[in-house]
Amino acid sequence: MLAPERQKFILDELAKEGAVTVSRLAQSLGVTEETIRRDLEKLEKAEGLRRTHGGAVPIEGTSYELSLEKRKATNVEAKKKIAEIAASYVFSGDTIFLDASTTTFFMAKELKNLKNITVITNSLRVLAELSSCEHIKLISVGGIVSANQSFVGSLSERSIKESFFANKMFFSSKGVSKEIGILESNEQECGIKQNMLANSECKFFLCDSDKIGRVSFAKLASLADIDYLITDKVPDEEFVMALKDKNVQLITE
Amino acid sequence: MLAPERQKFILDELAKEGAVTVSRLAQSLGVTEETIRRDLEKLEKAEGLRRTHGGAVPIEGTSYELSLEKRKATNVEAKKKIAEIAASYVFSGDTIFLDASTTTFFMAKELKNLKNITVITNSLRVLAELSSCEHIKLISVGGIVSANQSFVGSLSERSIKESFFANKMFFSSKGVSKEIGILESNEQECGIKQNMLANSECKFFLCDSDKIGRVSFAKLASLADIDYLITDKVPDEEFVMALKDKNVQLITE
DNA sequence: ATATAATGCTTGCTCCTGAAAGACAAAAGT
DNA sequence: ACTTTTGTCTTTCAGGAGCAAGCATTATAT
Repeated sequence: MLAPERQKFILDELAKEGAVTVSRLAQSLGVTEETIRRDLEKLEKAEGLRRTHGGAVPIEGTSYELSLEKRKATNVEAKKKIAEIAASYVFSGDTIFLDASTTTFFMAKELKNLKNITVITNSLRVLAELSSCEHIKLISVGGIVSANQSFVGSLSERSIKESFFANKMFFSSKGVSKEIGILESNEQECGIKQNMLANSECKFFLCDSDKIGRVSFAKLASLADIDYLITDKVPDEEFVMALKDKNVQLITE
Repeated sequence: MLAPERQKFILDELAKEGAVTVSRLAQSLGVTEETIRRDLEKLEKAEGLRRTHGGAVPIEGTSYELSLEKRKATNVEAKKKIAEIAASYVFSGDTIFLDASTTTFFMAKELKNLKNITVITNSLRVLAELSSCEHIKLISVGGIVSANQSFVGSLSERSIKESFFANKMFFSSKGVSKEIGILESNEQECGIKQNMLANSECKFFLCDSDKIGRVSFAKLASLADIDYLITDKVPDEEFVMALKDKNVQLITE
């Protein structure tokens, strides 16, 4: 592999992941860490990135793609952790819904090595992530592509309602409160998720701790509608009680 | 093999793979590395590529996306030219179908700067390419994701048939013959394209010269069904006559 | 047949990569 | 707060792969 190829790969990885480590790059590219460091050195000089201990991060304020990612990328570590936990609840033979959220995108990465599963999604990013996996049956709802990189609109909703059923659903939202339930700020996404909920047996709500207690304007579902809530740390006691009361199982590990 | 042939091969390979090495080229072309280096030198002067140690990579800004997924595309230069011509037939206000082919993917890149157009496609790669364009209304058919990075299956066909209509359609196929018409090797893609054809007013068939005379097993449409055939160079006279006979307008520039 | 261009070959040189050793920084234990 | 430990970084060097240049050879054209 040629040096510029490698460097391009590094920039790609950086844009995709938000950060890269020397050791991981060395492993994925099959060269020594010294070579990676030299590449990073060059790229830093060319203003392509900023080096850090152990790896590199993007230059501040670069590609809009990144800023878009970054905007959504609050609480990334928590989301990755939740995604990992959620993925461990997917087994061979499952048919699952994934909505269009950052957390389910991370989850898709974790699912890549599973075999004999069917994934139905309205997320362009999940599709792109899983489309190369031969052993995963991947189904997309159609519809209008939103700014959110997802398919929305009446066609999407209708196709879910009429054509797709899953035994598990994994989704996220803007917020959740113990009084109101699960809240969303985007009506279109809300419609999609409601249709998915209606057609799935077992519902997993992926909710990083920042979102607990946060209220948004549209109600997506009530707590009683879901079966599991996966989050990154144990919420306050009142919230835990509310979950127990609504028969929602809390998963934090 | 003549020098210009070799150089065309090199550019093709470059576009296909994202990078080329001197040693591999020398082997595939059956010449020494010196000859390859001289070719690369010329091509670099002509701004066709950038040389590096051990090989060459594309000029910055071109086909960056290709390095991500290796494709088996052939005749890349011709396809890009055809894509460019095709894009010049799209105007503000149009609603167009794009199928899932390499040529329409290149075409999508050319469409990025247009405003007020609606694109309906079953190609994941076209979607990914255009999803960041705020000023393009982008619609996806749903369905099963095929190995071809496209949506296929009955759901796709039904959603096209029932929900989508366009004033122009741009598509490609595996081959075309003056006796039989337009041929496809993939039944699923074939079904999608036929449904798109049925729901569009003006049909543009994008056909690089390699495909003329090539026969495949499934008939997609007859020549009389299309309105325009866009290709990279004027075909042989018999084929041109056949087009004229079927009232198909030939576009080569 | 001769001139011109293209290709192949050889030589010395350059650049890239990987390995090793020491410097440095961050994290953890005392 | 200090030291230890661990991991990362820089520097240096050597081997090897790739390269430019000049010349010999072959192909092509006039």
